[in-house]
Amino acid sequence: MSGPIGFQCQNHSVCMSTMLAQAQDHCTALGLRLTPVRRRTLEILLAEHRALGAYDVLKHLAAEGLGTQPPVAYRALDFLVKAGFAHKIEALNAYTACVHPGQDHAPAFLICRNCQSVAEADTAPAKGRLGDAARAAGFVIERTVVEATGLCPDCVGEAA
Amino acid sequence: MSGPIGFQCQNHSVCMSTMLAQAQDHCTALGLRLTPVRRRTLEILLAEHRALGAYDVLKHLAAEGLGTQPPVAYRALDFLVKAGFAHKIEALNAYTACVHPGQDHAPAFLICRNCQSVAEADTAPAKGRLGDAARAAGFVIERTVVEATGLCPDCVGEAA
DNA sequence: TTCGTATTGATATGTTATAACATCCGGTCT
DNA sequence: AGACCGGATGTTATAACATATCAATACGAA
Repeated sequence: MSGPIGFQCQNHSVCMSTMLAQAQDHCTALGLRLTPVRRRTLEILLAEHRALGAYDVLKHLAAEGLGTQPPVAYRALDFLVKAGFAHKIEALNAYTACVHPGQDHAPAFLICRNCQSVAEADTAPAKGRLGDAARAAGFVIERTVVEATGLCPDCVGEAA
Repeated sequence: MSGPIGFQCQNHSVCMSTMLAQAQDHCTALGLRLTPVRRRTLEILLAEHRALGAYDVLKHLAAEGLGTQPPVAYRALDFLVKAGFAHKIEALNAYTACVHPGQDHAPAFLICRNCQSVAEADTAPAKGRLGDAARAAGFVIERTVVEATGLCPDCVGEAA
């Protein structure tokens, strides 16, 4: 669906339906329920290659009569994150669809500060020097957040 | 204030006064002003080896008559972050004193989910695989956030 | 002193996130 | 069918985090 690390995907509607199907299969396999709100929330995230705030998602949902109150969006987003279909971008307090759901992975993000696009790389930070430092200290890592902010290829070009 | 790697400092009052002196020198050298609110805010952060929310800081400041409104705390924290004396922990929406101010560095944090202590490591993530991936994609990294959540040595022990 | 800028004071508001509790819906056990 | 149970939703309220704006003041440079 995309280049080396996820900026640009050539065929977005294919990418979306593939992801949705994968999510559906995964839920079926694990006995999870991809309810209308959850499914639509995932579609909303997939429709953009960027991070959306919970209230942005809520606006979309509200426009379609799927719920008007914050918990609606947060519950759906929490479900998607727990199920591995989406990630929270801490630096933005926003959410983005996962580009390879199902797999247990430690994602790293490249976030464009100009166009808000988000690319998901898959480096394993806990394996590098940070992991060494943690082990040396006796610290047990459970979760890592790796987020790089900067300019994506398109926006670097524009700036020139 | 305990255990290895940046968790500990054996002598906290020395550590605090050292840091404060460094901050003062750095400000003097650069023509920045370490005003009472800013200085006190730094002291408050240094007094704990953990991250404090802006409103936690504000409570301390308010108790000492240094300001009661949110902007007071946010301005002081922004100043400290910009000057390199503190960092924002994105995963917690909270702030912590920098353990080696002045130096330009790309910090990485180990955050205990049990006791909220924070250790600052100094790995350079943009130099590793993430940096390679970014370069390959044409993405220009300007800032990185690396935060690992888990259990610190003390709390790993307690859990057992 | 005068000017310009950084800082502070103060009010209001915007944004993100969760607590708490009622209700509904789908499955299962008897 | 009826009783029950658990997950999902609906709804209200509020907690927690953050900034815009504008007036007043302090500070250093010219």
